[in-house]
Amino acid sequence: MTLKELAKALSLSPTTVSRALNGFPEVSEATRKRVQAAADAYGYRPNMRARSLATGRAMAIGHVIPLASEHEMVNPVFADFIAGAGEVYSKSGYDMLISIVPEAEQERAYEEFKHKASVDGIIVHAPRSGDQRIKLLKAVGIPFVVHGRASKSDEAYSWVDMNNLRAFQRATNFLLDLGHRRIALINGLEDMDFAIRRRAGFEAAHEERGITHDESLMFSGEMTEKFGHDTTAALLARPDAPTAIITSSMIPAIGIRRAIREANLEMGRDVSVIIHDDDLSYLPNGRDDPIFTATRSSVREAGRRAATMLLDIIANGSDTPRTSLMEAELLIGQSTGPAPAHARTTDPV
Amino acid sequence: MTLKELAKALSLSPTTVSRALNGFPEVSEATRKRVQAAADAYGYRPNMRARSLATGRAMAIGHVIPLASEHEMVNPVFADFIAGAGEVYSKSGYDMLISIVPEAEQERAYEEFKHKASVDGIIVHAPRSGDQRIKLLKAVGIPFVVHGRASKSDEAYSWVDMNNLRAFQRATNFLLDLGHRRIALINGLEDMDFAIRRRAGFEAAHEERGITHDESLMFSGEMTEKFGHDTTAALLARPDAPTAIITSSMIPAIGIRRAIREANLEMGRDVSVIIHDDDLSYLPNGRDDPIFTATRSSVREAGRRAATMLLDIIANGSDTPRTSLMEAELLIGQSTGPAPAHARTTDPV
DNA sequence: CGCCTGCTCCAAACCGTTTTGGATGCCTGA
DNA sequence: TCAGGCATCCAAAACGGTTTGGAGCAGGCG
Repeated sequence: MTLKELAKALSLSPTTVSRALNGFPEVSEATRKRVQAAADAYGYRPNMRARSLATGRAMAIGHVIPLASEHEMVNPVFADFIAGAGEVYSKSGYDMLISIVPEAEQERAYEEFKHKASVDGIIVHAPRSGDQRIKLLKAVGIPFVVHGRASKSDEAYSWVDMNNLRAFQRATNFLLDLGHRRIALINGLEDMDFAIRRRAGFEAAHEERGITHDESLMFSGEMTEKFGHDTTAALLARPDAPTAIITSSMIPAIGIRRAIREANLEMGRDVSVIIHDDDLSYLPNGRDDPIFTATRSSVREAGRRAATMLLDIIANGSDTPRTSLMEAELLIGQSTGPAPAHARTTDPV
Repeated sequence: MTLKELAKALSLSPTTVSRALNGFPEVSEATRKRVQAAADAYGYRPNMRARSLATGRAMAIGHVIPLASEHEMVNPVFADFIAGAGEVYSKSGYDMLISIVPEAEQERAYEEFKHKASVDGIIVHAPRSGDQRIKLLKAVGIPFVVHGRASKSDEAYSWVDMNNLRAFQRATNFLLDLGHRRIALINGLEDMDFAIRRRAGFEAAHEERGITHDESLMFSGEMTEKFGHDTTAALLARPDAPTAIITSSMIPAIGIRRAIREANLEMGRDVSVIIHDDDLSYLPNGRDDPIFTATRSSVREAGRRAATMLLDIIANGSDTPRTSLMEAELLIGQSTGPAPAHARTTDPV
């Protein structure tokens, strides 16, 4: 059933039917109702491609998610972020177009999106420190919102981000308050912007109190269970083992917990662990009593916000870049406790 | 730069330019080269919406992934499945359209896909036992491939699935061979087709040997870490605790491991654990020496196969439904071992 | 009465491609 | 010489909507 057929069935012109269905004022309320009723009866749905061609709006948002070519790793937070964004899109009648593109072909992907006119806007995932994509997208001239920030970029652009620095600063302070002095950081890959900021927060907390942080306690790698486990196992074998560990996500934390148990130590008593929890739906940290003490910020909520922001930019034009900084909450779980006495005494506070 | 402009710049008709670019024989090799060169120089890319409208093909595949409304759970395997499918699409110039739809609105989503003409085919995720979507999609008349199967459906349709029954049968047999007689099954939600088949495999292995399986050792729930942990903790507290556990995924297995440790038992010695491993990129079980003994089947590979199959159906018409059954490999890790002696002696073999 | 305004509606152009159905000119063979 | 065939190109009609620029008609006002 096309609009023309519907018009013929109603003995009306396509113009009138189109206006009636799209709520323009130039059509009487009586005929509008008649048209609407007929449309419902016939189950008429406008062909999006035709409409897009006529209006110039694609009614779709593109997500290009980078595939780190070496390890073929798909970032586990994408699923939840996209679920959040998807909620918003479907409420506004937008579609979500996803391309999974190897790091090297990203540029081409954005230009194709633009030229093929298949999307009205783009969400940029996983920005690196001096990400060149932002410059590219500005040049291409397509509305976009970045999930995260690109530290070294001097361009102005719209973003939604979690306050990574503040979260890790608070987490570190929490441990310092508990008397811990040797704290390890098991961070994500530090070419990612978020990892850089987290490290900065970790260092800032130390500096605030004039405590020098030990560079040999800071690690960066892909956030797998194995990375958490192996790093922790090595740490605990050292004579100067840390009494606390901060890590970037639930997944390495599981490995950390395993290594602690294997060393016959108890998490929360012998070694404190604090994580950042993206509140992933399939890896819950426990709502009521969290397993891990954690800084929590829902990545799904970030998806909602980024989508809302982008749709708003598309609708109202982007006079000036918008930004949204989400604060993480600190949840006290069972994985942290005061620094063991022996550690405190041997430490020159 | 539109095709018309390009044609004008070349002093050719749009027809000729279109034919030249699309490799039709009615254009001389000389002009074809000239057109191609100009297209490259101007960076011309055809507008997909216009092309779609003219050809009737959307060059896009729809994935509608159900959102279990109650818990807002996003199945963690989607990310990897979609990564696999995405690889195939981008090679063939297809886009991937994703809608995340609450269980209740699935029907509407499919019909919209069809009527809005925004996709050429659909991948159906997470089929339930008597899934009504298959009938619906056949009625709508849109090519589709199911990831998994719908057990009770008598319709014929195309699918890609892992041999869930066989995998769990083998896993169970492996444990039975090791002397285990009380084996627990910590399964996914048993309205999902895959969970039903896994249970069937578990039961079949027992029946083969005339061993009655204890219904009180079989559990079904959402596959979270907590579910694995709590179920195992309760099991191990029983006087007739099982000596082995089979579970559906890496995530509950992590909880199982935690509960075993908390009971001061050792995994692989006191309690054997065997999992199904979807080979998720962000939750690797270890390539060379797996942590868990596991039946492994890459869900990313399943994504590739489903996408390839669907594109083939779209291109060559679906005379008869295609199917592809993937066998899981059994990898021996550190989480299994012979049944403890005390268990073996008390058990009437 | 004539003119203007406002309310409804419509014919036709347009969006950027593909595709149909020729048109043109050249070459070949009878 | 002329019909027929072939190679090459093009004008115009799709595809299914939206949008522009009126047209027709009624009522209000001077």
